[in-house]
Amino acid sequence: MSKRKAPTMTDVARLAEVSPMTVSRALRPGTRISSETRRKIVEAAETLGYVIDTTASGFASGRTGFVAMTIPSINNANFADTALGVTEGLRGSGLELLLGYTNYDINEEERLVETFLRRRPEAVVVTGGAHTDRCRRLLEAYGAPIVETWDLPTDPVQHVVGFSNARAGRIMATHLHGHGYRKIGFLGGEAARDTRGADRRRGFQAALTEFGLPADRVIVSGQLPTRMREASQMMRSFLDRWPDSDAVMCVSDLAAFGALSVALKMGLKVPDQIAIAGFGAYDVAEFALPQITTIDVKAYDIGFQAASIITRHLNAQSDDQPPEIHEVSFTVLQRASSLKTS
Amino acid sequence: MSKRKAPTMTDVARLAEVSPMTVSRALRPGTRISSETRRKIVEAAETLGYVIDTTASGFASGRTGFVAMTIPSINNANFADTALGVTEGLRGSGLELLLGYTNYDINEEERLVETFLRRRPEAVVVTGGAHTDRCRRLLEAYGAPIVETWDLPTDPVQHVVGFSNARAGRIMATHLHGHGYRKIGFLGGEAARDTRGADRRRGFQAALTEFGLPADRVIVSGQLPTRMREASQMMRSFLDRWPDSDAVMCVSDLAAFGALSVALKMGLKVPDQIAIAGFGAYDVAEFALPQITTIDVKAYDIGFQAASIITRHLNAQSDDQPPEIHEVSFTVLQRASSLKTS
DNA sequence: AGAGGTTGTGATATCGATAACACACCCGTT
DNA sequence: AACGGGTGTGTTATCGATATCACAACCTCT
Repeated sequence: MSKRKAPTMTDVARLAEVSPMTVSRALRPGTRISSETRRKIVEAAETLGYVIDTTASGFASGRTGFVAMTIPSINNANFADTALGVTEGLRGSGLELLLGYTNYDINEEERLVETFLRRRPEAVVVTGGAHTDRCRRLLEAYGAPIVETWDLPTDPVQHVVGFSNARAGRIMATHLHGHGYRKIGFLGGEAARDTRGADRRRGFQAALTEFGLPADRVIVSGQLPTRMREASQMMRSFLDRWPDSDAVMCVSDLAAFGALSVALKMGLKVPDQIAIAGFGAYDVAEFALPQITTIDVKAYDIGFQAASIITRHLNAQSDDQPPEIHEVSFTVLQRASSLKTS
Repeated sequence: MSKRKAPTMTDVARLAEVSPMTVSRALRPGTRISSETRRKIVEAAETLGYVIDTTASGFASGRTGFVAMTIPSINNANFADTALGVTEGLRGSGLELLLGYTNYDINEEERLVETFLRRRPEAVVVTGGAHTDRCRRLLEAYGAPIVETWDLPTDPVQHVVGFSNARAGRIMATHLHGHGYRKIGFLGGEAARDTRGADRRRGFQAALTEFGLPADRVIVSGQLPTRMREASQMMRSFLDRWPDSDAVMCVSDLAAFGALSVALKMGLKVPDQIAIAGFGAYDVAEFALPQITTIDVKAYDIGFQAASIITRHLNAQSDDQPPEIHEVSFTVLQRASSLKTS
C-alpha cells in the first residue's frame, strides 16, 4: 500500500551484474542467452519482485499485445460466444482480448472505439456494420486490422465475418408461412440502434409481402435491448391490436420468451392458436415449454474466424492484403412453438 | 493497408504548424493554450484521425488511467450489473474500466490478474474472496487499491463490498421451512470453483439442520457454470434419487429455470408438489410460469460502491487509509414457485 | 593457419508523450 | 520608463524497455 516505486529492469540488471539489455533478453523467449546468465537474472528478478512493465515494453517494441472488441451488451449469450471464439482463436498468438460494450448505441461505440484506440490495440473487432461517421474515420485511419462481425455491411471498413440478418428474417417468414400461418407479426427490430434486428425485421416483412401476406403487424419498442420485460409489454400491445394473429417472430429468444409468457398467461394455446419464434438459440428457448423455434447462428465461429483473419494479417509480410469477407451459416431450429399439432 | 502506422502527435503538430508540446497541451484539459491554437490543432487531429496514445502518455506521466476488474463469466446478468455500477461510479474520475473473465477458475484468475498488473492499473476489483496464494501475494504487493466483491472474506486483501452468501442460503431455507416444506434439497454449489455458490449451499444446509431436517439432498455438478442445461440434468438425478422431495433451492435462477422445466415436463405441480427457488433475480425467474422465488442482490450497488472506494482512496492525501468493508443488502422475492396454493 | 560462421553480451538510439524549465510578449501599475 | 505578473509557446530531458548494430570469443572446416 505504500507508494514505494516498483523495481525496474535496471535494478535487476544491477543486482545480476549484467546490462539491462541482457535482462530484457533473459525474460523473453526466443532470445540468445546463456542458461547460466538467465538463471542469475531470473533469480535477481524474483528477489526484487520484479514484474515486467508492458507499458514500457509495448512502447519500445511497438507491440501492445492485445486485440480490442466491442459488443453491444456484456450480458448476451451470443456475443459472449463470439468473444470466446476470438479468445480461443487468438490463443498462442501472444495476443489477448479486451472487451468493451456499447449498449446498442453507436455514439457509445464511437466513444469506446476511441478509448480503445488510445491504447493502440493490434487489431479491432466491432459488432455490426453501422457506425458514426467519426467512428468509421477513426477505424479507417488506424493502421491495424479491423473486423466487422454479425453483419454483412454493403460498404465494409475492412474485413467482415457475418451473415445476412435480412436473410435470417426471410427464412423464418418462410418457415412460418410453410407451416400454415397467415396472420403473422414481428416484435422488435428498432431501426436506429438495433440495426441487425431491424434488418431481420425488414427481411421478414419483405418475405411476407412476397407471399401476398400483409406485413404491417409490427411492434417496435424504443426501449433497448428488447428483452423479456420489454417484449412482454410489446406482446400485450400486439395481441390487443391484432387479436386474430396466428404467429409472431421476435427479434431474439429472450423477447420470444417474454412473448410466450404473456401468451400463456392469457390462456392462448401455443402453437395451435399462436406460433412464436425467436432468434439466437439461447438456452431459454430450449428449456421453455413449449420449446421455442429459433435460428442458430454460429456465434463462436464468427469470433474464431475473426481471430484467424487477425493473426494471418498481422503475420503477413506484405502490406497490401485485400480485405476478407466471410459469410457464416445459420440454421433454423424448428421446435414445438411453431409446429401445429393438428 | 494494415501495416500503415497510426498518426502520432508529431504528425498533428506538423499539420497544425506548432510544436508537439503544444499539441499535447491542446488535447488535455487544464492547460494553458489559446483557443485559436487549440481549434487549429483539434481540427488537424480530426483530419488525421489522431487519437492520443495512452501507452506513451501514461509512460511519461506515470498514470495509466484504468481500473482492472475480473468477473467469473461474461454472460451473467448479475456481474454485468456490477460492472455497470463500477463504470458509472468511475464516471468523471478520468478512470475507465477494463474487464477480464476467469471462467470461475482461480488459476485463470491468477493469470488474468498478473496480465492486468503488467499494465499497471490504478486499482483492481476482483470477484470473490478466494484466490491462489500467488494471486493474493501479487495483489497485496501491488501498491494500489484492491476491492473484493460479492463476498465477505474472513481475511480480506484490502477493501470489500459484498454480502454473506451463507446468510442468503440460510434465509432461503428459512423461507421454505416457514411455508411448510420439509423434504428440501439443493442443486449446485460446487466447492472448488464456485465458492460463493458453495457458501450459499452450506448456509442453506446449516439452516436445515437447525430446523431438525435432513440436509443431505444435494446434487453438485462438476460442470460449471451451473446453468439451465446442467441444472436440468441435475434435477433429473435429484428427482430420481429422492422422488418424495417437496422443495429445492438452486444455486442460481438459470439453474432454477432448468429445474422447473424438468419438473413440469415430468408432470409435477409447482409449487404444490414441489417448490423451486433460485438466486439472483434474473429476468427469467420473473417471466417463468410459475414465477420463481429468488433473492435479489443489489449487484449494481456493489459495483458503484467499489468505484467510490477506489476514487476516494486514489484522491486521499494520506498514504495510510484503513481498508473499508461494506456489506450490501439483499431481499427475498417470494413468488409462486414456493407458495403453496392449498 | 586463416576464412567464415555462431554465440553471448554490451552500447546506443529510439519509441510517443509529458514535466520542467525557459522565454518572449502583453498588460496594468507605480 | 521600469517593473511585476500572467499568458502562450518552444526546448530539452526523461519515463522503461527493446531494436539494431557492434564486437569479442569461440567453433568448424578446408
